[in-house]
Amino acid sequence: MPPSPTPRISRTKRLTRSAQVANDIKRWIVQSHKKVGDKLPQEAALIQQMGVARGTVREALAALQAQGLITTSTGPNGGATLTQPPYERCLEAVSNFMYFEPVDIATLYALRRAVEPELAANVATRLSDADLAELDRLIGASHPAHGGSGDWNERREADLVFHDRLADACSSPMLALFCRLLNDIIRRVIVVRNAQQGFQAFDDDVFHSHSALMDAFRARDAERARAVMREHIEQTEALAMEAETRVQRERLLMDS
Amino acid sequence: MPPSPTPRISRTKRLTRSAQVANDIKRWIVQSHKKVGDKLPQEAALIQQMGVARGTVREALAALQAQGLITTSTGPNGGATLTQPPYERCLEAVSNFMYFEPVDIATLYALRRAVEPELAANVATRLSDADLAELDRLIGASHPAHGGSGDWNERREADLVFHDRLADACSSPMLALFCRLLNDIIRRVIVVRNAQQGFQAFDDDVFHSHSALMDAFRARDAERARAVMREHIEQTEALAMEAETRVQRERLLMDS
DNA sequence: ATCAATTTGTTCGTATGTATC
DNA sequence: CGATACATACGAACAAATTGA
Repeated sequence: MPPSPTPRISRTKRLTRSAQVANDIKRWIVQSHKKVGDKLPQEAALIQQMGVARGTVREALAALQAQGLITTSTGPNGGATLTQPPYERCLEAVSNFMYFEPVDIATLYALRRAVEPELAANVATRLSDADLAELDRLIGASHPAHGGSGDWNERREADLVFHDRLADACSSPMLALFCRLLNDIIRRVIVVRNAQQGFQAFDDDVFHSHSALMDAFRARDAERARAVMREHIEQTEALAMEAETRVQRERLLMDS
Repeated sequence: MPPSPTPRISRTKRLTRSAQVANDIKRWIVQSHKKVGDKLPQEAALIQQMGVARGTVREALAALQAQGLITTSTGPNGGATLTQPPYERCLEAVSNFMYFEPVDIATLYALRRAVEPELAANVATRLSDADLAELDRLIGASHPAHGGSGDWNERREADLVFHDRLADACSSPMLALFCRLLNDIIRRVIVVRNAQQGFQAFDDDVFHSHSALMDAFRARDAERARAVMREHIEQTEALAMEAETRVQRERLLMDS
């Protein structure tokens, strides 16, 4: 019998007990100023403190785990530990959201054209020597004449990883998040046909643009990096629109 | 006894049984080309098909429900129904992701400066007369001399809702998603002090810029709308940086 | 390195509430 | 009203994983 300990009216929406427990735990996290790595009370303690059954507590913890806020471990001194929610949770949420929505290539690239120059300007003064070396390696891997794979899709992947690495170096988590989301949506959704025949223009453009970007990065010139990136995305956009592309929505829901 | 119907080795990463069931259901959704409104098999059928316990199936369905992919209803012919995942799931995921990350106002506005002009250009040729009327109403509500509230926070909210309405009219779900996410993060995170004293410059700027936007919208001039919006965000950004603002991260975790 | 204690993970059973037809 | 079928909550037992003596 759920005795409803707080006789709230709650005529609009009834919150389940596990959801209440989950919110209480969240509130406890905020008010206790808990940080990543701190441990939550164990199941037994939560059962006592909240006065609910074990299944209810576990359901609440499962909700927090599904949001990526905690991980749990077994054994003595085990239990739930606060963690930084992984990027994959955001990607999953956005992928689910977009699955039933129409996706078109033009606006995806329009968005890239808006945010990627900002990313280039952000990282221009922040890239370490190791970062620059890794980017150089990826540039090579994206062109067949400079050590890249013979498979067009693998070269395309190296191109996208180049942009992912820039996002990794970004000082703004939100800007990095948007750029990575765009990269992954493009990765999952866009399929380019006729990849083999006569598409070396794509390889050449990527190689040339990325190399120009590296020059701006090494000069620590944020504004030049921004301009080069804008031009790069515009060219890529034009080539993508010109090629026979199609949207493959199915992959959005998978790989969770 | 877990009979493990598919004797997969899975040495790399052990997935919980409920997660496997959730993925199997997702795969079934994709392969069956299910659309919003279609019904999933009932619990009893899933228990039989998957060969797992009731609790496991319920946990898997709870995961899909947490992702907003299904809603469940009771009664005869009840069960799980496919739904369009709500925007709130994306906001929740991004909010959780950002909670432990540093948030600064400058880069949030830099992002707005990148995407909002794109939004303005997108909707310029799409706004209906009803949309334009609603936007006019919100412009009035955002200025104390044109019917707006005396409370500074309420006027600020009208300003943000104006931008939300533009996102609602956007033809690109991804662009709309980014703009709404930015609006909500700004809504939750940024607190402006000294709101009462001498900040009519903010009201005036918003009123003037939004009005200029409406002119461009009525003229169906996408490029002018883009330019006006860019200038608007830049001015707002400058005013926000000038004011005594601070970041209140706590609200990111709450209101789930 | 083995073994025992601890803690979470999984499954089952049961009862009751609740919405739908 | 009443039958159906899901929703929620509790309790118990056992399995699995981890830690530490």
